[in-house]
Amino acid sequence: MNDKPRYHHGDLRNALLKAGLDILEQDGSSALSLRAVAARAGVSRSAPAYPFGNLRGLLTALVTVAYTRFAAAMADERARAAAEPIEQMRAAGRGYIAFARRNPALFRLMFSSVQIDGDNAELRQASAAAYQQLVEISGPAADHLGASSDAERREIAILVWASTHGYAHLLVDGHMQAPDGGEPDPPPDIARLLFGGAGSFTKARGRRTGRSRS
Amino acid sequence: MNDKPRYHHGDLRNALLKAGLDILEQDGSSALSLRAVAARAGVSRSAPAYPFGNLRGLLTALVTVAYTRFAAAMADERARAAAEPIEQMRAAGRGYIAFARRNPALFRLMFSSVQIDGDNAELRQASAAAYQQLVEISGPAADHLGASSDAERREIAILVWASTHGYAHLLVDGHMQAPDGGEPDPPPDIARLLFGGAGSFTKARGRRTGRSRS
DNA sequence: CTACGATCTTGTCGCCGTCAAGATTATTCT
DNA sequence: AGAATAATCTTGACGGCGACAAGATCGTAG
Repeated sequence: MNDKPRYHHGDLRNALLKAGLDILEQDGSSALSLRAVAARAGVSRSAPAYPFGNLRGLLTALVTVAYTRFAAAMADERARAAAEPIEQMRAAGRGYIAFARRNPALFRLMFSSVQIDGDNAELRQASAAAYQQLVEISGPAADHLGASSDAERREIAILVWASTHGYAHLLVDGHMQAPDGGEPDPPPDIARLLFGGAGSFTKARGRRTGRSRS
Repeated sequence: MNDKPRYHHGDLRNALLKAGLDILEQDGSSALSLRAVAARAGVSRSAPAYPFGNLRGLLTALVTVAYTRFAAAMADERARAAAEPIEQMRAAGRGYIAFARRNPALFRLMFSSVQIDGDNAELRQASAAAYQQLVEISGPAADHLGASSDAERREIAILVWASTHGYAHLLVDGHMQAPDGGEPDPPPDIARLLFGGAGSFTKARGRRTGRSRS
């Protein structure tokens, strides 16, 4: 830790990214500015322009970091879950939502498309790596749920992705909170709803009663 | 149309709201500012402070307008659909997504929670009116899909809401586009996936092959 | 017709992003 | 080694922004 303020910082880019993530976490996105990031990193006010070009570049880089953490959150949950496709899908969903809850400002920034350069190469790579997990998981899970064509697999994948994303978004924006401020509703268990299992409404519809067994 | 610029505008609030909606539609949210709205309405730069207080107040009022249009979009589709619960649910989903596609900037603003005053009374009323439609629809639809308890009804309602919202969000943010820029994937048909029907994968799982047949 | 309150404007301030120019340090070339 | 050159960061300056205070104009009640 050589904190001596020298003219040449040496690791300016990482220092600014860390400052940005700290500001997002502590003070929220409204406090995130090039100047604030620079001040927090202890450099001059327009130092961020050098590695990032402009605000858009900084935000894009922050989102790139976010996607790798996002992928790690899903991978963590998956590693702690059973190997069956359904359990892997549930675990990825838990990771998805856990990341959003732990990093609400960062999560929102990831999907604030206007401010981000979606064509950035590193961002595309990071986000592709994250969504690759969903692709890997949803295929076998869809098969387990009875899909029998690529179109069906794709439709189920979109359902899983959209509902998880939508739930996380609504949760982070406070739309999932009961008016009395209690615990929010849990995310819907798509596997159980689609497949049927103990406690689901399968019986009422005369389906087979195979258990999905969380 | 009396366009005479007088000192007292007379309908400043509505003029500013209209200007704000126009700017959002034509130039996007990055061009939306108190000063830009004022200029577009032909009034002095800090005139918006009078009816709205501050930027937050203006955005909250815009989102309130958006919610009433949002509710109207869902009601429109519902009015043109059959009365059965499943078709009503599908129609509301179409309206939800159609509104998002037609008003992407406004849709994003509706869910940019940081900038909006969620406690505002008029906003709460407008958003409650919109979501009331989802509540009305999802209960009977869930029953049709076989739900047999309030918990199941609630879970299905959340699934429908979250997946529709997530799909609309991903669509608006460009995450639903194929890399080749073709048509995006259509939203998943939850009713068919949950219930089974012609063209679904019911048979592959040995379910009964009854069509949902709205 | 006058006094008062409602409605809008102007003046000012600090923060912001961005660009241009300069200062400082590292690296390469001879 | 020493000089030229490139890389890296700072300082200066500008216009746009939101916010606040003070002022100007207008409707209206008495």
